[in-house]
Amino acid sequence: MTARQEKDPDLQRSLALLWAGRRRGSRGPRPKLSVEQIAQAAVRVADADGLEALSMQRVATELGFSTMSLYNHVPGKDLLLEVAADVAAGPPPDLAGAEDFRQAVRLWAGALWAGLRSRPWLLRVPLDHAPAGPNQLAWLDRLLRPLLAAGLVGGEARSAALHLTAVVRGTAQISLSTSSERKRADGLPHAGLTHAVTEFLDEEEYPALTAVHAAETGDQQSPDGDGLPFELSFGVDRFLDGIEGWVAARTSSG
Amino acid sequence: MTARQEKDPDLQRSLALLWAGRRRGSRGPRPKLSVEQIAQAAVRVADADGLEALSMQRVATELGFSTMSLYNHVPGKDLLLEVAADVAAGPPPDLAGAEDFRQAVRLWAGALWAGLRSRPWLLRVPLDHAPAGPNQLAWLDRLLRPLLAAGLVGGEARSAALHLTAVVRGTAQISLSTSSERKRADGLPHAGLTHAVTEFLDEEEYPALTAVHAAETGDQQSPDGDGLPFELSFGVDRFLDGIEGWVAARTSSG
DNA sequence: CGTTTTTATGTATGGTGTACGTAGTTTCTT
DNA sequence: AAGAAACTACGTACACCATACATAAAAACG
Repeated sequence: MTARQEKDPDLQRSLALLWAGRRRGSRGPRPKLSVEQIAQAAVRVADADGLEALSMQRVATELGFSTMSLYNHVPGKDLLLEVAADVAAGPPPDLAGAEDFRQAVRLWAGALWAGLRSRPWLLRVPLDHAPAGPNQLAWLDRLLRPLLAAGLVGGEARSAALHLTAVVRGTAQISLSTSSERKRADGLPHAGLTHAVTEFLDEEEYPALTAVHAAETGDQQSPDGDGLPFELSFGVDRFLDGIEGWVAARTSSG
Repeated sequence: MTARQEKDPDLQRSLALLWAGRRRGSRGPRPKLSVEQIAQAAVRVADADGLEALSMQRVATELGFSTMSLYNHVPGKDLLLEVAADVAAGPPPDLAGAEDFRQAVRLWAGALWAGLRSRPWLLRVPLDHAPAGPNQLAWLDRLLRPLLAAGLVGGEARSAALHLTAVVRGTAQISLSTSSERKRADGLPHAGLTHAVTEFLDEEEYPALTAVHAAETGDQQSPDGDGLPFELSFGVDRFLDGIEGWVAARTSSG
């Protein structure tokens, strides 16, 4: 991975090509590979052996082609990763059946959580700009709908959506471990914070930490059946409380 | 970077060594290198040229030693990265002067935001377990204090701390771009969500997105002077609203 | 038909992390 | 004092990585 050139127009055009699907000039031989095939193969590799196993060579052999042929369809590994991540994200959940905006948001968060749980390598994909793929944007759109419906205005809804995305991803990032967890008993969510270094905890230097550590992780599931673990559910619920209060205050005062 | 061995006890012991500082058996020649020197050199490299420039060879030449000599003090690049990240995190801010828990949390978030802004490569360090370094734990401890003081119990405080950490990091991750931003005009916060692909936005498929996109990013700073940008400040404030309501409800009812 | 464009392949370059062997240095044991 | 043992730094070597570039074949156009 050499230094990225990636002036912004460059990347923009590349992404555009990957959206529209790169119309071909119909002169040369018919391509036997496509961006979609390559991206799907990349997803297969990452699903099977993790992000660190995802190399150009590996994807190429997965498809039975030479390594360099990939570069006829994809400008480089970085872009391939973005496309693969978007493909792996898949379509967002349908929240039309939700009763209120709270449940819609919770369902959305639960779906994202489940997705990240089943594909932890998505958390390792380095993201260096706002979501740009069709699926990522669809997820964002589905989240914005209930937020707008709840009464948030544009900037607030955008901020809230960013907030929620960050919370789910961040919580998943340290709750679901991606590399070592697979080797251990698999599944169980790794006790939130700080189990390994407990013995070093100097009570004088980390009083709050030691106090909190005493409280055992209850491993409670959320009361509603949307699959949110407690660590995530509590924060999301408090946040939604705050959103509700905010719009209530505005609608009552003016 | 080959596959990681890292059974959990392994990593635990490695981390332990790096905490305690690896007592030497006093048999061989006195070492001229130390973990601290190496970590600081790594931080220097990352500060200067970004995470992708941080290689063992680069760190070694930075120190005027051979590449392989590093491995006498550090078991591998992954651990070096963790140590470097902890060193780069530095000590947490002192929140003793804050008036209430809200201001304390805001100050904390602002300090973290500023730190990530000045060292964006920290956002690229792959984190695969809970914070474990002394500085990281200190940051966590400082955040837990006001949360506990506000009236949260152990599990809630832990969840809230995780929530806030995730929010700041996640928001920074897509607001501060790390690789391409340095080349562009530098500084200005990249318009939150989705500027590049606006032309592809099909109104039928992304109605909420297009609606939100119309609302221009006001680029407002937060009202309080703690350096939080609006996108982050709004969410944090709503979250704190929710926390306040939560403890208020508990103290009044039980 | 030849020209032109596009695809797939092969080769080559400069980078990566790190396993391993060697030499030299210091301290502990005898 | 002499030897053994432990430890550090170094050099070499290997496997792998992304990708620049040249080559050859294939399809469509003039």
